[in-house]
Amino acid sequence: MSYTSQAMLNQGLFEEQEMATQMGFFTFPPNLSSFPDPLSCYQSLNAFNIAAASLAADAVPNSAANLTETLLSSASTYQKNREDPTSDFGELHLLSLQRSSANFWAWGEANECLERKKFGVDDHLGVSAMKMKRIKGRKVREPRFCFKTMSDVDVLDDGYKWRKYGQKVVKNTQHPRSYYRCTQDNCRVKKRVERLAEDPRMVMTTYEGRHAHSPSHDLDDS
DNA sequence: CGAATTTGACCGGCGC
DNA sequence: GCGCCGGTCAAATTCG
Repeated sequence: MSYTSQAMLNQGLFEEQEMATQMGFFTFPPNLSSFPDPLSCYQSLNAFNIAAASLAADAVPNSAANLTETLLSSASTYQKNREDPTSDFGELHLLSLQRSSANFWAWGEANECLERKKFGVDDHLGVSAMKMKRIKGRKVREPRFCFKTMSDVDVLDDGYKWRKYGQKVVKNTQHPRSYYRCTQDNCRVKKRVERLAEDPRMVMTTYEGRHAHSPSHDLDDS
């Protein structure tokens, strides 16, 4: 049984109006299609997240060209699929980020949209809306990436070290949401973990920001 | 005893 | 402007 995992990315720091055109769909690494176990899936996703994060032009100008090319080509593929009525991707333009005057999570929309397309339940991926920041008076967003995974463990090992800094129960959920920050200095990446109310076997993991370092180096290098 | 977690307070954005 | 709600802070507490 084959399935398609998709992730939608954004470039992180860009103006709101440009968001729609700069977003694209990336088909997920093929090795995920076997979906061997939640952990390796999780790690692959996280690695992907890092690649996505590096798309921010202001973060890595050196490699931006290559990554931008990838992004644009994916966006073009997405566009084609969208115009093709037989394509499964046709209506997967989810996340009306343009009208995101609100500072809220859109993964509700993402889930809704994905489930409407009748994807499997184990391998959903989606990207949420992002919190707005103001830089030079312009509204920009931090890159975020979220997905859900079938797992008994709430916090899966992704090669980074995390310190918990908060926990909150959110409305209409019976499971608390946990907030973590990357322990590395000068790295402001955050992640949150939440067990889904509709299916407690699943864990939603969200990353926000870009790591300023490589994973699994708990000791400082050079 | 220092580090990590817990947990209620605090705060700012958004809707009414 | 006020209150709700989600996110963060930080003091207390637990952990190793």
